[in-house]
Amino acid sequence: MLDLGTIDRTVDRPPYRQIADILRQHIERGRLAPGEQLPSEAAMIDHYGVARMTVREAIKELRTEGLVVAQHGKGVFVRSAPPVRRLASDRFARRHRQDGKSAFLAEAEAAGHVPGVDQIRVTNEAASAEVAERLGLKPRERVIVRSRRYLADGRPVEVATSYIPESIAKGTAIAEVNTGPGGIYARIEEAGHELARFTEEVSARMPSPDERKALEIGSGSPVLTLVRTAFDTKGRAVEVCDTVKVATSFVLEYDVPAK
Amino acid sequence: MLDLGTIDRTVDRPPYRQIADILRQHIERGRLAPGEQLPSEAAMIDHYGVARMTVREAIKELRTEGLVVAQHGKGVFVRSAPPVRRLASDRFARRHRQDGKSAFLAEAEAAGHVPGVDQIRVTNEAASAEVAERLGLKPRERVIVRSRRYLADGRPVEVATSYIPESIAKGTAIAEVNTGPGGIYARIEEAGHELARFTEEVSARMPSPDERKALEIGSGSPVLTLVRTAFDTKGRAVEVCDTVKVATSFVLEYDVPAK
DNA sequence: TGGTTGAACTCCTCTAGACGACTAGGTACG
DNA sequence: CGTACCTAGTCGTCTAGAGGAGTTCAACCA
Repeated sequence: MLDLGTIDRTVDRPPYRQIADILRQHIERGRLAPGEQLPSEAAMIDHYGVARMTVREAIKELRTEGLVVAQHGKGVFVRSAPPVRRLASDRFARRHRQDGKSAFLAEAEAAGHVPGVDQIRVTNEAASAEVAERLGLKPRERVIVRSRRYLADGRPVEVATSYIPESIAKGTAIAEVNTGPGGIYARIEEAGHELARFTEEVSARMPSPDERKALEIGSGSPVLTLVRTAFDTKGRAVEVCDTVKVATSFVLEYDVPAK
Repeated sequence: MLDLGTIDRTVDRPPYRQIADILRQHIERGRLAPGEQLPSEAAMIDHYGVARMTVREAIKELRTEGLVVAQHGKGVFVRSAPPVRRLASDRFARRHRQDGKSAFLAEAEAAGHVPGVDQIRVTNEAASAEVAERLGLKPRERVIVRSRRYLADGRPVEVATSYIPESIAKGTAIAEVNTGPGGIYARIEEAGHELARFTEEVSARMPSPDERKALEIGSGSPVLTLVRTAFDTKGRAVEVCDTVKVATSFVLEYDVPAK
């Protein structure tokens, strides 16, 4: 049985924080394992002799830290760590495309996950100021916008939106829902734009409500944002891809020369 | 005057969420500017005709989203976006060291910030399993551990801990609090280890209570974690640096060849 | 002038209780 | 046997109120 300890009313730290501290320790030290259920609110009310809201404040703290998730009608459970996936910086290298797989598919399969893609939407829009800037286009020039959601083992792990200049996509399968073997990078190269390099801009923040829904995460989980720009051998930007990933599911690896 | 709207008791969405939605919109559309004060709890209680806890739930929601910060005795304010700093992947290139500045100092000054370092602690410890693994050491071999906190314009922005094999640091200023011009990388190269490349592993998560305190952020702000390993021209790992950054203050830039 | 006090305002924490909604398991009925 | 219902247990939301503590500023006093 779990040792819930006691709270000390004389000390400076408020009771709800003390309770959160106790539970947090149990989780961090593994005495409350991932997936395991926390004591119910009622049990903690009895044990600590506090009001309902006090216990709920403690649980809320752990929820915003992303340590636990509450399930209405069932209980509060220690978050089960999703599989962490390491993304190497060469994941877009041409050799990974040669057997006809897109980067995500190849990488996820190699890591032993069942990959999936859904919610694919393809539109033709006027470029926003930021996208035009990154692609070196005139404002309002038209771009193909491809957005989709990626799944690993059936769980959503990232949503991504790509922007490709219409001038490059014209006459290719890029504007189709199904882009064919090797994905859009294969099509871009077939269109005569040999890929030379990418730049990636990485940041992190809390998700918007829309992103929370798409990624099926609670408000305590941050997201990694990654904006990748692909350049061809002539130095022209041929694609911008804006990706939002569930932060706890990824480690991004980069190799940097010291020069 | 701000239009606080009204809540609709007949609709499915609970009042505290409706209030949060209204405030969130005001913030996102700029009608509540960064640094501006939200209506007080009492004002919102009157306006919406709800109980205290309902208003507080709404504010709590915005706090965990990192949109606002509460100041005891003063009010709740829209979070003023901290200056975002872009870190280029070549920030450790040798040329940035040649005028005797460490990477952080040079980069922050170039970006127009007043850099600072404090809480420097230097110890000599047995390597943990993970550090030994990364440095290619035998378990329990000794390493110099350097931890410090970096400030920009007086505000803490990152904490970092470096691990250098004692065999490399011996006889250098690396084990001193003041490492001299160019920082530890200059000392490592002087010791005969010319730096060839780095690997960086980037991830994001919510901060621990300790990190929250050191970085002076609330529980709604995620952190970026960056583990950098430096290799010399012989392929030997000469340093591991574990960095925790305030996520909203940074954009990391990487350049990736397509190969 | 300069320091202190006090009031008014802010958010922080806690109490005690109510009703609602979701889940799971047992039971009674068809 | 299978379905429908009931019930106990869970978390979700709201109310109404209390005392505490940090901040600000004006009024007061020495």
